[in-house]
Amino acid sequence: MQIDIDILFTWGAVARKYKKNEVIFFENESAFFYHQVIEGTVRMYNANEDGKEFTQGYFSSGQSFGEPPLFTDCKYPSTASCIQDCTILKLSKDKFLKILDAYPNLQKEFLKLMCLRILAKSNTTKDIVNQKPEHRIVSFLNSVKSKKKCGEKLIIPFTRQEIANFTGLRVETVIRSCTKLKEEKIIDIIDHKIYY
Amino acid sequence: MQIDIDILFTWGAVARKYKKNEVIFFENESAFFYHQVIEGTVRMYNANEDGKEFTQGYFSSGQSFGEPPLFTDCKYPSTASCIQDCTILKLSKDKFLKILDAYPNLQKEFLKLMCLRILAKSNTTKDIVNQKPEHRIVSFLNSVKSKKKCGEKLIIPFTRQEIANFTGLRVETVIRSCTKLKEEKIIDIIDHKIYY
DNA sequence: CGGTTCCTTGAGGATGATCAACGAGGGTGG
DNA sequence: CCACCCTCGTTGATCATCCTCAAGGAACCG
Repeated sequence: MQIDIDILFTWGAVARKYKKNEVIFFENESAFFYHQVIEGTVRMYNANEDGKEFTQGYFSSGQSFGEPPLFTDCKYPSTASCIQDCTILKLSKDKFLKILDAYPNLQKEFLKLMCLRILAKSNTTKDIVNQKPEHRIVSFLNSVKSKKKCGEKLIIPFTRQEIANFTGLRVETVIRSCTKLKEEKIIDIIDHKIYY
Repeated sequence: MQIDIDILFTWGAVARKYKKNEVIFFENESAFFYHQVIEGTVRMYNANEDGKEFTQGYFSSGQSFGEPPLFTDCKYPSTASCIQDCTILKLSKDKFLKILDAYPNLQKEFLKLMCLRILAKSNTTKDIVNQKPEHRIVSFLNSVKSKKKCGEKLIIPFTRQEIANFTGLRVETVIRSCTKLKEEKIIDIIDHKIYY
């Protein structure tokens, strides 16, 4: 959970509903609002001219997203859109910054959150650059698993295409790599679903 | 400039000299110190089992590096080593955190810095995943140039190998791509040096 | 001048992308 | 209940691209 919802409402935040696939903000736009997910899941991604997409991250209930441009006056590095119908809490940039001044602990929390993002991105980049498709997929699966802190095999709630978008591979490559990973007993595939 | 050097010394920071190629900390080590470069240049990178290296960033005089693990209790995501003889200011983690409490503005500065790092890393990942070698190199050149805020053509102070390590390509690919970029008049190559 | 380090080129090969086609399952409406 | 449409998964064949390996040249420095 990021900022307490009651605090946000007190400061004038507004909950807005978005339809599935609706865009919340586009890459290269200026940032005017702090965003926090109340319900649904948001995806941040970059698309290149061929239409190939790279997913920077998913954000769901309780998580904030798109914060860095609020602190730096830069443009959004990626587009954010809803993969389901969503309810998003929006608070204007200046009020958001005032909240941070009013609650110093919150600022610390954000600092910590931004650091975690950096660490995650460092890992992602490292894995994508250095490794073979199977390694990339395993790294992705690890990052999914680490969020769930589950010791046992876990069903991976992503389609092959979604995994492809996270890892920068193509669907077919993901499928073929997963087949290999199954043969190597690293993952299970039961009824087309991936367990890791 | 990050933290004022006098403040750091007042709080017990120590300047340590490192030789060229000496490692300051290794990937996956725990973090005990805040580091700030006084002189020289530090490189953060990841190496994979084949010995191929990916450069996460360079840090030189006045810049701090390796901060995220200080705020999050995670391990270092990359190795830091000196590409020249360096003088590095070191301050223990707990004292560093106390300084931040004592100077709230500093905390804000770090928050901003971390956000800039996120934005930079988002861009890097996007470019590496989506684009052809020439695009990757141009993105890299742009990032170099943006730091120098220079409108005119600028000499790029990196070897082909260094560019390869930043972009995740191989030296030969960098060389061949640069030849093409020269033909397309995007860069100049004079006396083996790249101008952009 | 000998030893580095860096740059360059060519040939060949591996690998992931691309293209095309099909199958399986789930939901919807007639 | 069946026909249809989606979305998702799967497979094979072919292709383009970048990597690999090997060799040699240029620049720099003590």
